[in-house]
Amino acid sequence: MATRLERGLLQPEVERAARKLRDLGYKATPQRVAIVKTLADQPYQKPHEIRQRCPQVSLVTVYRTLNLLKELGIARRLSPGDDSCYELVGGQALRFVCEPCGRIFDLPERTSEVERGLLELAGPAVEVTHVEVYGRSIGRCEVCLENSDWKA
Amino acid sequence: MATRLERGLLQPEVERAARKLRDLGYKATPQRVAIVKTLADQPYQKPHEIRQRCPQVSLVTVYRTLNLLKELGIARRLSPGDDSCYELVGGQALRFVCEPCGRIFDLPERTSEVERGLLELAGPAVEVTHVEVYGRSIGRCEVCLENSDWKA
DNA sequence: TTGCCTGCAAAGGCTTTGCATGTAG
DNA sequence: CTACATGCAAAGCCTTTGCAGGCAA
Repeated sequence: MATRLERGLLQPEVERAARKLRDLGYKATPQRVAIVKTLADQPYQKPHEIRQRCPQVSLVTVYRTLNLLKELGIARRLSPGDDSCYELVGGQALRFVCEPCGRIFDLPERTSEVERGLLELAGPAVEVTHVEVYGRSIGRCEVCLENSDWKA
Repeated sequence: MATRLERGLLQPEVERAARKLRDLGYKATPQRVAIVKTLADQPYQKPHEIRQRCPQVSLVTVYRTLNLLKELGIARRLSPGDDSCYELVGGQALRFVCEPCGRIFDLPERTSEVERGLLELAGPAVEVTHVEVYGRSIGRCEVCLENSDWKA
């Protein structure tokens, strides 16, 4: 059970995830809630990073929870670079991955047009959950780090 | 050195990769050529699968070669499911990943329109190498396996 | 109380590294 | 011939699993 202070900080997505857990017969334990909160606070986190932000949760539980959240459709697993990272479903669904540096950039929201086109291509019996555009900045890797104008 | 028979089967992309290796000061060894040929024959292969197709190459060399090809821009690493797999750069650049089953489907080539839109979104200083659309078929996982009409 | 959940320790699997030998250029 | 590449064995990491104790309902 979360403390009163913690409850005050809960974002809607966290409450939604907790409810979904309970509705599906799973317990919304403090560890699970903490992990969801971390993901709600920041996407694209690796298991190790999540564990750092949730010192009270063991790494084993982080892994087990992430797998559970993934199976239940609460979170999804990304593999942009060579590592695995996780984010809550429902967030940004279109992103750019810089291949040289592995960094992830959210692309502008105004993408319904493109997404509609992609959905057409993917076929009628398909529901698009997210899109990853891979590429590289024209310059060196440092360039895309500094030159983050096009990030937002 | 490849035998005459092997040379006869070499696709242009394989020769190109071998030349690129030599131009950059690396040796086009039989092992490396075999791996490139395997990738040219079929994309999205895991290290273990490549090794199976190249019994004369040790798994260690498969890993080292894949890393080299990746660094040189000859191949790229994908991580659609939970596994890593590789393909030659220059092939199909737009694909659909079925999240439930992890299968990869090439999307139709006629995508210049969509890709142009994506490039716009990604920003001017960016070169798009490939795009991955993640989603799920409306039905169960089996459905998307059977119902592969929209694959081509 | 009962069954699910957590944590520790250990196992498992994939990937990388050290070193001696082999070989492409 | 020489430097780079390969293969074996072993180490390293990340991730999963077995089991005993703990906690929510």
